[in-house]
Amino acid sequence: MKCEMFDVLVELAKKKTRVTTLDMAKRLGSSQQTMSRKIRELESLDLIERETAAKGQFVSLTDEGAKFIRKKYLELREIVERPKTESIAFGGVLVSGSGEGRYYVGQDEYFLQFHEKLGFRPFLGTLNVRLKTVQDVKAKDEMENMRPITIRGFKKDNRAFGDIRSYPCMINRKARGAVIIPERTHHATDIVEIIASEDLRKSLCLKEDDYVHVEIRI
Amino acid sequence: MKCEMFDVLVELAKKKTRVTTLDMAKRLGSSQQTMSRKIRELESLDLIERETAAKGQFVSLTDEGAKFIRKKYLELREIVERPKTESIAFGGVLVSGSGEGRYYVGQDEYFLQFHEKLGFRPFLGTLNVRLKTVQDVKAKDEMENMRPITIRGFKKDNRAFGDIRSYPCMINRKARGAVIIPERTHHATDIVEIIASEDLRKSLCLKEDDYVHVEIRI
DNA sequence: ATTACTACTCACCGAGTAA
DNA sequence: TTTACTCGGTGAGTAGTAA
Repeated sequence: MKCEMFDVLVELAKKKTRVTTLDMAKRLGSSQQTMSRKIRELESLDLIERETAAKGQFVSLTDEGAKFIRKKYLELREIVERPKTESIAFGGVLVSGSGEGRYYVGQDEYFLQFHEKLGFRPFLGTLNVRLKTVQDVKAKDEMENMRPITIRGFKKDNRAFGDIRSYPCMINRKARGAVIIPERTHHATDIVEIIASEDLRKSLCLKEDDYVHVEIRI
Repeated sequence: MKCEMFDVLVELAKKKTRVTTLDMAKRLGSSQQTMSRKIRELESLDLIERETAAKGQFVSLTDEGAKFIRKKYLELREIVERPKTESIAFGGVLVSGSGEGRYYVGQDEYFLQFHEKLGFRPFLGTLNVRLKTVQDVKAKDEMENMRPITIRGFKKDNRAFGDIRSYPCMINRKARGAVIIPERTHHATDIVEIIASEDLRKSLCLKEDDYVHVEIRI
């Protein structure tokens, strides 16, 4: 990445005050002329104050310049010192699907990818969970901002099957499975579809309207 | 300052993973096309990994990208959390000057500026101190990296008098004065010249070869 | 809706050089 | 030495548009 304005500001802030354009150019891999211009630009932006002398120039940050650097620093701190492990969880009630899920999961092209990429052969049927609260929907949206395991779409019989995004998860803290979200979803945004290697209705003794808890594994 | 490459990387790092080029463009005040190109550039620099989907793209930092941000963060921390007050001090022995100092300080144009900018009317004579150790010379060089109070040069009688840099200081922890360094210095780099409102030789009872301590007020 | 290609303009870079 | 000007070549930004 080439020498950017901000790099120049930072380099000036590092050095106490006295700099030469040539020295700055060498440090930042640029030319003396460009440094001269960039330093003058920073001055016209009121980020630095300067006084040219016979041997170089005296540069100091203005309050605004210091504030600017501090702002960037806090921004980076936010990123670097961000807690690594957060867990995303939401829940809702079991609703009956249209049988569509079973149809899609049953497509060989999808099925094989589920096995390869998720590590299990899905049961031919999906669990449809309707989210009830805004917190739950928010958590689901946050999940969607994460990088999914993408199941590739395909064409067959003159029909297009789109990509499916999948997110490995725990259901009711007991069973492993995955939330799946078709790229061109037919569902309203408050319903999520879940697959697993087993028939979750049976193995977790779930029936219509029962509460289902979903936790995304990060 | 316009949108730079690093800003794009930081913005991508802030967002967890899912972004669109248009959204990024709005955030950073740029165009969708430029964002598209910049994100692809970051990918080709191996700073991010990405996967484009129908609705936007999933972007995540590579190890190298995270390392890059961390490096910048540490750089800024160094600046922002740098201790504010350091003191610069050095010392040497009193040597006799050539009377040159008296001549220069006596020039009205300089004299008036000393009074205005340093706050005292200098005694017509300078104290010449020869630095003995490399530490002392280093401390003096550090002083020269600070922003001086600049006494402007002038032309008179067909002669050019150059700028003089001055640094307010304490002499022997007792008297206030200033180190002065002519822009075109005649001295070797191990000699500093000091002025004060009084005759320091008298008021501090100094004689040839006596040790003189100089502390710069920051 | 999205990404990203092409074409075009404009601004930036830096060699040469003045002060 | 140093800063900073001019100016020609080039790289960056973006409108239009395809996919």
